[in-house]
Amino acid sequence: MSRQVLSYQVHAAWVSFLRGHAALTRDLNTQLVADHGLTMNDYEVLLRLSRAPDRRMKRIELAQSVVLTPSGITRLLDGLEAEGWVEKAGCDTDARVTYAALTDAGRQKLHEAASSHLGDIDRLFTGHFDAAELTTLAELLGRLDGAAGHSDCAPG
Amino acid sequence: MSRQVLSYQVHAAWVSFLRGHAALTRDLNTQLVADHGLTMNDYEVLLRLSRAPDRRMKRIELAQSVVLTPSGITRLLDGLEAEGWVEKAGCDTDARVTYAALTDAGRQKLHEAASSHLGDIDRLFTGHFDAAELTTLAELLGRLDGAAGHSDCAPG
DNA sequence: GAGATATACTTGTGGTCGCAAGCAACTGTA
DNA sequence: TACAGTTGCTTGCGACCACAAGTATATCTC
Repeated sequence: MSRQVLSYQVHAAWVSFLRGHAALTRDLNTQLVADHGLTMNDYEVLLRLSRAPDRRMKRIELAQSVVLTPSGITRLLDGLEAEGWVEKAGCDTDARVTYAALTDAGRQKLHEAASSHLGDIDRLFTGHFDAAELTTLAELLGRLDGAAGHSDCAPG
Repeated sequence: MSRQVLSYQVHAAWVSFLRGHAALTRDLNTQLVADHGLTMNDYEVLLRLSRAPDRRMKRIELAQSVVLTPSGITRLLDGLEAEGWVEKAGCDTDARVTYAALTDAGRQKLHEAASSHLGDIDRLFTGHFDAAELTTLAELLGRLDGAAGHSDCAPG
């Protein structure tokens, strides 16, 4: 069967994936922390919240959307809350759930960070790929995601 | 200019990249640790060494090849040395450099871990991509690498 | 050959995050 | 209502890794 035939290609792709991620991530994260005091995950969380209805999400859905564990999200949000960029909000119909809500200060922070961070990302990618390749890449990599996740207060 | 046009695609690709990496890495790493007590980086280091001439590399070249800092490699190799899978070796012509050399036990350990780990990788990829797509993916992602790095004792 | 600079490596410190365990609240069954 | 199981969230702990600083060796310049 084709399992063994694929293996070599799979592994080559995987190693490139790992290396590329490590290199890009380190650069981008360093830059973002230096320029704005935000982790890449901080940034992504602010971004998700800014796009969510009412700019708020259940913590657990937030965790899934950025691929963190529940404990990871707690710690991350601790930081954002301490800075006043995010605040907690309860859920009327289910006392277990807590929403993370983007504050105005958080929106502004995101806005400040966005252009330079997007510029950094752009700079690292643009040299390597043209528009068609980027589309291909986005499509292929998109299949690795699992969760999209909506955000509603419905209990369950 | 095209900068702004690309930005959206770039960011979409980048986010998929981040999510995909986080999801795959967490799974594969958990599996590898559970099955063999090896980190993914441990595994990659053993693999690099096994392919290097004389099965040894300068620590610094090793660090570059797996995208770790010098301190990261020191700590990682500490662990592998403690297990007896890797040992240090001096360099005749440059007293600053230390080689990391794969031991026989290390070769064997790598061998043991290889098939199940490759199987894990394969399983996570094969469902998402066909052979042609894997080739495309490997080619595109390969451009993100920077270092290949040879390994010789020449000072400088 | 003396001093400045660069390179290879290690160690102290701190940040991020996963896992395991725990608590509180919800749901389902009887 | 009572009890078991599930779900959302937090906390203790440990692993991994980057940065900064320090040591030892090598190279370059005069």
